[in-house]
Amino acid sequence: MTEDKNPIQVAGRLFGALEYLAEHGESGLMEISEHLGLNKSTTHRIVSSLQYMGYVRQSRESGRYELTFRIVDLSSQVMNRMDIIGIVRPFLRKLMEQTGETVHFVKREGAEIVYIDKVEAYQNSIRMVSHIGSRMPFYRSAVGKAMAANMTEQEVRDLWEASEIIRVTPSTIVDYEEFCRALGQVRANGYALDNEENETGVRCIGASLMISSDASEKPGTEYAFSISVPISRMDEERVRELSGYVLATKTAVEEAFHSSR
Amino acid sequence: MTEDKNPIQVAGRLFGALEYLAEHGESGLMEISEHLGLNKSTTHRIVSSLQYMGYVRQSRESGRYELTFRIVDLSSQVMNRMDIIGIVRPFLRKLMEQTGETVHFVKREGAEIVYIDKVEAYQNSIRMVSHIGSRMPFYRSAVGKAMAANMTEQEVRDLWEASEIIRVTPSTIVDYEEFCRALGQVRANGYALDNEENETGVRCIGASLMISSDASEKPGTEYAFSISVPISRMDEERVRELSGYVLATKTAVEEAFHSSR
DNA sequence: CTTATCGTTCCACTATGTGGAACAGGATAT
DNA sequence: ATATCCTGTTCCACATAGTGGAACGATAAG
Repeated sequence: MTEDKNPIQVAGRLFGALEYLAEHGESGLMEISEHLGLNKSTTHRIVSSLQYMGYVRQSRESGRYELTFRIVDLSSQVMNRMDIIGIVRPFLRKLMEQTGETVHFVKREGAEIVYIDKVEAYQNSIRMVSHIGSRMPFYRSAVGKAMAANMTEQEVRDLWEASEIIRVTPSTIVDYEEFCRALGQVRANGYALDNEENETGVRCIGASLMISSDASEKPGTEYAFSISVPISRMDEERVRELSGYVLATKTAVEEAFHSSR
Repeated sequence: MTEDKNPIQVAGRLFGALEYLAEHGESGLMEISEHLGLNKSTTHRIVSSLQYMGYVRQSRESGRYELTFRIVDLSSQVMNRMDIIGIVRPFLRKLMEQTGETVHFVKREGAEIVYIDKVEAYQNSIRMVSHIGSRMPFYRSAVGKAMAANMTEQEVRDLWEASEIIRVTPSTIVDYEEFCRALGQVRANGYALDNEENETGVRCIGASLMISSDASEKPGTEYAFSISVPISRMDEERVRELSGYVLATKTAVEEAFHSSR
């Protein structure tokens, strides 16, 4: 683990400011300056540069800075390139309608998974774009386990070691042996479970998708989906009922995908 | 119009590479290098820096570069901060259900408008995030005219002069006098029309929203919404019918917003 | 009125980014 | 199999481009 440096110093500072503004919203110069550990003057130049390029704007009277929608535009371009979302979405929507629960669609990115789509259950009025783009480790999500179950022992080991294992709930799996045993269960069932391992009060059922957009990735380790259900609505019997829908969705998507190639 | 320079040279290059990758997807180093007009070596350092920060990843075998979802994550954070979307969404959804047509929600940003939300008509299976974040000039959109109608003559003039007026369809308004006359119509009707002025075959009905999240902005010039309808489904009679729903939505949103403050 | 705080500008210094050149690995052509 | 062309990658001397201290102006707070 050699601690490489950023090949361009200012780059780290520019994106540091960008990320700070994304997280905290409208902010003062000193606030950003302090957070980056930089001189007021240096920070000002950095923010001015972002403003010059149209990523940041300054409130006329308060003098505070905030992000424009330029970054949202870039994000949209990236999302529009993901044709797979449009293909899979109708199936996920159907799953949501069958179960009445929220459905997530994720993609592997290194040792993490990224939410790339979401079909919200009707009763919740949260908007769809909410979590999209956010990341999560493999080891404590149903989708992660579903994908890991298709990997070789070596690949699983690498993944485990690349992750920072943190116990975020009492049920989080923090032992490698136990994780491997859980993967065995996944292989036997065809679907993966997350029993409040990531968030207390939420159980998930996930399945991998044997599809690949890129020949370099091994099928079954690139995309996965899951339904998230509050514990109150998810006893053992409902797990059995819902897992049926999940497995049906898995095969439907895989068939549709392969016939369209 | 003084041609200022970017206070940080590399910043322009970093974001130039980022934008290129967003637009073109997976690209080779030489391709980016040529587009930026930079030395191979310089480009390599720039892309490596983006990779170091997690915004870019390199395909293991092809050696080509592409964006990660990091940028989508930032975008999500920005969108989640826009509480207004969650407040307005239910009304726009209702409007879509009443009319069966696609509804857009936009925000002013300088001399342009930005799409910040969209409720797609059921028959279309395009996904929601599609255009979000993309920009459009004021002068040739229903939403832009709806907002401009609430501005002073001076403000309208400034807006017109800040825009690059381009005739994109035979109906595009490219004359300032004519634009002002159109605004008069908007004030009389309470809603704005776009008769294929931006895209041939598409008519829009838009209305401004007298709400403001920021005291610095004048109400009625910050947010607006519209419905977009193919010309085949939009004769004069249907305009009258749909404009009723649009106006009803406008007042409903404004009431809900003011009572929630 | 005084004091504190924030955003902005200036400028001398040198750390930092630059790009030519040389290298390494594949793919394609000969 | 060998040569020729592409890639992407590393190295390094040079000077350009970014740095941050200090001083300024404007606004808000005491």
